Amino acid sequence: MAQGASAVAQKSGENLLFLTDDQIRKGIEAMFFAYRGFTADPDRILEEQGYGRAHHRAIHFIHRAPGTTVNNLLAILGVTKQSLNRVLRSLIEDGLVESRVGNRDKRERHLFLTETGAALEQKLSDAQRERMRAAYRAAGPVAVAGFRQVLEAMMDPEMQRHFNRLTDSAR
Amino acid sequence: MAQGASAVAQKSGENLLFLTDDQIRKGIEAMFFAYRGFTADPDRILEEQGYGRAHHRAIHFIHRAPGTTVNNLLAILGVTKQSLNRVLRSLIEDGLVESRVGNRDKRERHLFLTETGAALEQKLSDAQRERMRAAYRAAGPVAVAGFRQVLEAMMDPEMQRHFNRLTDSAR
DNA sequence: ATCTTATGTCAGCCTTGTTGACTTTCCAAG
DNA sequence: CTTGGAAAGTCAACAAGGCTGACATAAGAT
Repeated sequence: MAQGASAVAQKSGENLLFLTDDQIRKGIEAMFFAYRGFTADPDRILEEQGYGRAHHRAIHFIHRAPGTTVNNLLAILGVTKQSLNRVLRSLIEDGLVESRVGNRDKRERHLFLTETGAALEQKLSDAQRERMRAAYRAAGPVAVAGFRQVLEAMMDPEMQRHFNRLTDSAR
Repeated sequence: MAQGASAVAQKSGENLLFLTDDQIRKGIEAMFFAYRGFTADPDRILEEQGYGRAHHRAIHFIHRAPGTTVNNLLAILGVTKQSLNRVLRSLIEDGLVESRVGNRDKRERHLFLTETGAALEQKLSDAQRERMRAAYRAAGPVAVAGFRQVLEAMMDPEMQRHFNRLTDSAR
């Protein structure tokens, strides 16, 4: 099983050396190390404010989809409502997020960032984007296109749906 | 600050549209969703065995660098010795990892996977590689090269050092 | 002999995930 | 109009896996 990729590479006329276990292992380790860098800068800012990564995620997606319901956010974040609720409660208490009762369906709560919340979102995403932009610039447009392709192919189908729904609604 | 990329794109003659805030945000969200997929399959296996992601990381890097010391593992994983120790202790108790006192320096402990440990490592990395290989195959070799380039550029320099040290010592 | 390093361990704390049980609100189907 | 069920919130309890601080031990280095 572990040597499956090598067998494939042998059988094919194409150059499938990029599918060897070794190449794939490098990709796995790259993901591990890169994700640490990916979260490092926001993490530092969050710590100053007494928040964690969970708060960042909530803030990010509320910013991206203002007025989203709690249920929708749950589906995107993939956590339990109890986990999300704890985070949302503190954000609402601290005046970073506003929760408005739905018009059509008054059971639903629609979530929005307040000015303060938007300011923190800005600060966090500025930090994260700066590293990302440096990486993009260093790697170049072709590499970036490949980067995105591989990441999309790596997602669970349901997450891919959420991803596309978000990017389709880009301004 | 947030509009910096747009300004850059305007100023330059090159096509720097891939550096816009919008493109970078998509990359950020792709990282988030992809990382979930990246860990999903091993997580399922680990749960069956009563382990977590921390155990997977330890097992992975002990497999990759057999005989590594605790200190080296700490540097790679970027956690405290107390955190790592808790994980290592359970792996040693369960007979997945062996800790041998160093020859040259008897303060050091060199870590190795037992047969049982290697078997779990195999199972975990098979699962993770399968998804990765599917993503690689779907995206193609050029995309994969770009994927790796961007990830490397995203790492903290120290992590990049660890990453390269590992991949240089590939068999 | 003393300093430093590598490791291990105890205690305690925090964040963030989980389950389970229960309530409130309120839309919608009967 | 009643009732079933969905959406949301809350409480309690727990676990994993981070963290700090303090301390012990062994052993290399000075």
